[in-house]
Amino acid sequence: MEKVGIKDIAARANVSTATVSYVLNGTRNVRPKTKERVLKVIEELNYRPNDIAKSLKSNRTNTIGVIAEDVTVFNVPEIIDGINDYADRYDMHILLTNLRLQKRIGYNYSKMEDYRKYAQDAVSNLLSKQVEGIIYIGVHPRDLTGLVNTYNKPIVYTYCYANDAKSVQYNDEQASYDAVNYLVSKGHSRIGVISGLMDSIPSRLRFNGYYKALTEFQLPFDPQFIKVGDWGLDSGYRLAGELLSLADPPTAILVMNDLMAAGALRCASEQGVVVPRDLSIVGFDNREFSAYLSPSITTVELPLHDMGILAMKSLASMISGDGEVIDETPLCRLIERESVAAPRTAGK
Amino acid sequence: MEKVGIKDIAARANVSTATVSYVLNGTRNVRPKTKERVLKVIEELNYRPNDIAKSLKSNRTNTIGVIAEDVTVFNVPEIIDGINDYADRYDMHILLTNLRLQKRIGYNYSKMEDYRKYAQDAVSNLLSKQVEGIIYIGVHPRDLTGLVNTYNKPIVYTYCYANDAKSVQYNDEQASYDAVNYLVSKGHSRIGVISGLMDSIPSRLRFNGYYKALTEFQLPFDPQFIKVGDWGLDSGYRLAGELLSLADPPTAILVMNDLMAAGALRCASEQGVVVPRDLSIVGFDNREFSAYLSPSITTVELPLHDMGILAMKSLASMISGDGEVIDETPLCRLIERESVAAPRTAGK
DNA sequence: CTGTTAGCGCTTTCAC
DNA sequence: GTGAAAGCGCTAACAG
Repeated sequence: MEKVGIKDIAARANVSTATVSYVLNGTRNVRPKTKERVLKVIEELNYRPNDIAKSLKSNRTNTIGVIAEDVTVFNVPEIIDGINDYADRYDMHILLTNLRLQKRIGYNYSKMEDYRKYAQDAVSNLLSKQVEGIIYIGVHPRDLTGLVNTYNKPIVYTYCYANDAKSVQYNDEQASYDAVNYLVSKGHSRIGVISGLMDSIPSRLRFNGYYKALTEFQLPFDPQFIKVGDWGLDSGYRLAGELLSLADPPTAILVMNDLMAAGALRCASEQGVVVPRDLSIVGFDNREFSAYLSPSITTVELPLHDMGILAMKSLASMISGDGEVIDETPLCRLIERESVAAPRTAGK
Repeated sequence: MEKVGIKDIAARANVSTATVSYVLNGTRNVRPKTKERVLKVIEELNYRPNDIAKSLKSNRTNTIGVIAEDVTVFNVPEIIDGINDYADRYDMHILLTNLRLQKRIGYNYSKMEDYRKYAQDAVSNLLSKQVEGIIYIGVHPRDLTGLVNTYNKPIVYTYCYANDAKSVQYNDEQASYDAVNYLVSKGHSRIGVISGLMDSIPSRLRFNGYYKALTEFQLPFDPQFIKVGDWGLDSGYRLAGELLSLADPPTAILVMNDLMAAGALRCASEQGVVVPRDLSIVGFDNREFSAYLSPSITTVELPLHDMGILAMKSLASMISGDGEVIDETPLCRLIERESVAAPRTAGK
């Protein structure tokens, strides 16, 4: 009873293997009577097609490779979920490679050459497995041009990019602009910013959005209001302290991630500055904890699920060669929670 | 230059395809000179082996299927990471199926029949793809006996189980016992518990551990100290309130997840009960936010990575048929943070 | 409407 | 040390 193949079905049903194949795939009309007989035997013998053989012949695997730099990094699972969301609808399968970047080399960029090797190996393995395309999910937005060679197989990057390939990003500048806009709508005009490291693309983009909004709403631009953190909670704590100790401190702070926002919150709390009454705070990322702090943090949620969907959609169209170009840049969404209110001394 | 195969290499190097195969796999000795020539041509033509063809012939895919009920559920990515950790070392590849349970049917158990269909389809697809085994990752520990039929392919369950198959679990009872032990070592004797829903296996196991520790240390067992929550933050808040309003309230509470612990924390804070001075709290899960609350929560971390490793290890040994039986039940680890201290009125 | 058959790209036995 | 050739389980001409 082991390993029943199309041939066994054919023999038992007194038809040719071709006919079995036809009823299996509906590739051609088969007399109902014959079809029924074949189906019955398939049932009896509990036959399951062998996709490997099928793939060898048809040159299609319906499988794509997904390379995740690190599946345990907070934003990554939701992107994968988006990829699945789209892939499921088209019966595409996913061969997952987890580079385990964080655990293998941490943030030690001197090991970057090792890393390139891992990445290229992953691509090569996937290619050997005949994937029809690859999606590469980074751990944060940065330029990965030249990291790997896919030998003309389509690849799309997301949550990172490469200049010589398709990538799916989200609109960071707009998100920041919208956040400031929201603060302005609440009556704020003295708006500080705690940025992430300045060599980071999101930091730059978010700063652009902040600056653009300031300009557009004709708000005062005070260099003292601009603080550069390192994404860590402690830096948010420290920089919020600096902001608060200004002679004329901001009434609101745009903080470029929830971790630093949590630090800012803690600092405010310790200084007796009550959020949001005395100070409004907006974070970024919608990290899980941002909903559980007191006050909960109003924050910008990244469109991760959509990025996954779009990455898969782009890849699918590249694979099918239908020429359709997916060119959306999904928007972030502001999650209103408790850390923002009108400034105490409203108006300007 | 497209699609170079073993045949092209053979022709260009003036050898047979067999020889090419031999140098590729080191299956047989080849004269160094010949070998070198073949290797050179492989390089020149930039040949990449086709694993599909290889698999068809060899009947091995080096691929296992991983079915995750939901990759976005907080504990799941780390389990996957563990699977990768082990799989990488043995050059095993992973075909990932994400059932998207949460998003598809939520907690609507009336749709359970639909769910079984999804699960069985996932298994069938994976089987067609000729995976050598399957790892099934649940979203929480529960009995899944009879959910799917793998037609004798090995399957191992983790973060859930089935009575008729191998599963990798962690030691919940011990974790709870250890947590109480820890509280006792700090001087507590009046220890309350806020449990999760009582139809949940972890709730039962953790309660067992709690009860066992109480018994063993001859601590008072007061039914009033036992509260049953629903895993949500609000229930933790409410039940901590009930505990605190007792005539003689506990000095420490074992809370069966971090979410309810966060609720308990909030309740204490609002009542002016300062944690950990007036009340110690231990949570479960080591959720991300538990480190960022003030005070941060001392909590029990689940050995998710190990579970992934062990699941993969078990599956690998089932596949190889080496008869080795992996029978470890990894332990949880208590993460000491700020929410526990000696009781104010130390001693008994 | 159905059957025969030539491969898909590789591994491996058997022969030299 | 090397080559010829038989398949692995399927699909899709091509021929009836």
